[in-house]
Amino acid sequence: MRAASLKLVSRKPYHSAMSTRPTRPVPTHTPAPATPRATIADVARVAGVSKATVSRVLNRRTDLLTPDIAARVDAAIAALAYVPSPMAQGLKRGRSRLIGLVVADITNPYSVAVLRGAEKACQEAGYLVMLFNLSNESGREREAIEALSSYQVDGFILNTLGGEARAVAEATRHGKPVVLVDRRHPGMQADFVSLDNAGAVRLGVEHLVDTGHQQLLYVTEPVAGVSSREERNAAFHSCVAAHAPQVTGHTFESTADNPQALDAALQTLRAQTTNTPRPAVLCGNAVITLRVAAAVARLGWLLGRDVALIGFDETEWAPLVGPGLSTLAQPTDDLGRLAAQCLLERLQGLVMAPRQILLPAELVVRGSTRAAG
Amino acid sequence: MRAASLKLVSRKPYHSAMSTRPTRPVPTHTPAPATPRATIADVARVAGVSKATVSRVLNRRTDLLTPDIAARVDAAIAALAYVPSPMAQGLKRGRSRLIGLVVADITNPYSVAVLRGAEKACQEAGYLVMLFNLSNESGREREAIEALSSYQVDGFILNTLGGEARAVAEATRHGKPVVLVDRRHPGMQADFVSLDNAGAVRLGVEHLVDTGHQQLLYVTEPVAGVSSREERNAAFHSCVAAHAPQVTGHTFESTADNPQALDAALQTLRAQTTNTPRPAVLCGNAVITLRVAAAVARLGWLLGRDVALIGFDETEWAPLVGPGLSTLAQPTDDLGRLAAQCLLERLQGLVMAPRQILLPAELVVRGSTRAAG
DNA sequence: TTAGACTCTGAAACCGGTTTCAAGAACGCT
DNA sequence: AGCGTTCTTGAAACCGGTTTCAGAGTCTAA
Repeated sequence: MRAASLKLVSRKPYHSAMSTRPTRPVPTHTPAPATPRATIADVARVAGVSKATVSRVLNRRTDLLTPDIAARVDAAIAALAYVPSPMAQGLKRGRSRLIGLVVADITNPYSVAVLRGAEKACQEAGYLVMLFNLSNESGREREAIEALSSYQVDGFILNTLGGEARAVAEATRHGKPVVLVDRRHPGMQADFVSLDNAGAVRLGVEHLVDTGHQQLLYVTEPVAGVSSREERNAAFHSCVAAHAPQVTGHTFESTADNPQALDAALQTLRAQTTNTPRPAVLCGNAVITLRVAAAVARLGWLLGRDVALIGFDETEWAPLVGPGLSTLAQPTDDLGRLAAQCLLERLQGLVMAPRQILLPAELVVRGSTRAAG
Repeated sequence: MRAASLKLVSRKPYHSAMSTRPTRPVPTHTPAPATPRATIADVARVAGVSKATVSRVLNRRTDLLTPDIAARVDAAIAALAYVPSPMAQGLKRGRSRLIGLVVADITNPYSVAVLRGAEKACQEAGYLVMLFNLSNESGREREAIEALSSYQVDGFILNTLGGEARAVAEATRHGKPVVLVDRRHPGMQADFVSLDNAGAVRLGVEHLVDTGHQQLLYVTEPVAGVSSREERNAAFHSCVAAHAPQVTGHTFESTADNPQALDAALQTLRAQTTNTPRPAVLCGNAVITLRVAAAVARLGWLLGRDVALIGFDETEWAPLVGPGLSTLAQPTDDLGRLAAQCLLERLQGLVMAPRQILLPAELVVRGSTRAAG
């Protein structure tokens, strides 16, 4: 209460001796009053019963108990504001009511949306989420799974990079259920929840063709063995082939460190389409959508006039850029929720062969593809 | 030593009446091979030493140990791929190497950015993050803190709604350190990490005034006792007052369910500014930025021509909308990282009075405010 | 009245670690 | 050789719960 009045604004951008090196800071005498948490033994003592009895009350085995005793225990629990320790419970039971969630890149809105849906479903079922963000570093998959599994999480939801298959297989080794999101791992005994990539791409290509576009470019992050990227790319070419020879399509792999290459690819595309109505670009994911939109702005092009564009993933800003950006919307929230539900079902003891759940994308048409011709 | 040879895996998965609804799914025979995790006792047996010795090796007290024994234990650990259980460790030590992170709304990019920075710093220090998302339901603050604290988290990072102060005070009751992010709680003994709200708003207002704008509108979510909103709103009016009477400013509170009111407010603003160069709008946060940008699009206005606009929070799409959107960029990543570092310092035993760390915003000038006149 | 069945409760073992404490070995010293 | 130190190690208690198992009561039937 007292200290609240002093207001110090650290001008120095905060010097920390924190990380890695254990620089022993002055361990002053701790001033905290620190009420320690009540334990089951405290409750037992206050209620005048044994720990076993308290445990039975906690676990709703009241059918075995005298109402009088149960009431006394309940009163003691309330009086002490006792909450059982899930760690201690987990130690004996082998279950922790914890779910490990590995996310490829928390910067990616897709990952966040999945996270959101999954966290919500877990919370509703009384599970808490332990989060591990890979920051796109595929080498850390094993590390993530080991860290999580050391905490005895009851199950995993993995939105991994797909780099190291064995690291992921590790997760199942102790018999913990696993749900894969977005990225497939061939030999894995695990449920799989994802967008129907082929269907989504088909939706986009058909829309472009229907609106009169014939020169298509598919821009993607390096396909490099990532299952979802492979599926989308393959679907693109198979759809284009279905409309050959009028319609042609190419793939361009874009990397973050070389935006000029993307500009050049777009200019080449446009140069080749003197006779046909207009070039069209389909993006492979949200990151690419942003990158292409930026490139279009750099080139001074107008969406829908100089180039048609379909973005992957519906973003809040899609309606705001130029005449509006057409998108293939993923039901991200549902994906996360379903992933969690799959896992929770298995945690309840349900046993069945690994499932695949594919959700459809929805095409949201806006100005960037509307005015064909 | 004798009993160690028989290895019994409990087939029956222990029926608990635990979870809300006991939907008894068919508990088919589990097909998983399920290698149980090695325990410290296993390591001890393989190495031919006692549990205590293994524990000493784990805790790097090798100075107390014969090199020969230490080597044997290390070999056993490697052979069994043994990883100690933090739950069991936490039970005895009272520390869990877990950090509880409460986030007001994971849909909000600000929350996510903080989450990202904090998660990274925690990970680097060997802590794992337990996440609780409030989904903007302020009633759940207490629930969140209780759930997290029952898992014996070592500390809290709270980006709460600020609704129920007592619920937050609960977090400190057991002597666990707490860091508040973005939302202040008056009487709390806790570190506080936030944007320098007053400085940020001043930066925005001065820029608008410098570029010749005199009729200013500040759009915010309902201020309603939320500390950061109050600070920003107060700073707005105090900055405007410093330029009175040439410059005038009003506040408009926008709610999600009534976008028409925002449209009307903008039109009123513009109607009042026949004589002055151009009306200008300053947004109170990222959600508002989006809402105002959408309203401007609905009205058919062009940013920078019909209205000047400064968004709060730098977003990836700010350069793409119209002539580019000027923004007040928060160092969100740093905020999360600093919050985690504050906490980690205290976890190392450092004791000091609660700090306030305020980080400056950066003004990013783009087309929406550039062409004054 | 007593045997048997059934109900309710508590003592103690257990989960997987850490930590205390004491025993035993090795060593130095007179 | 005898004694006191120091060093290394293991047995056992402990953390906070759950679960087994056995014992104490109660009730019914012979």
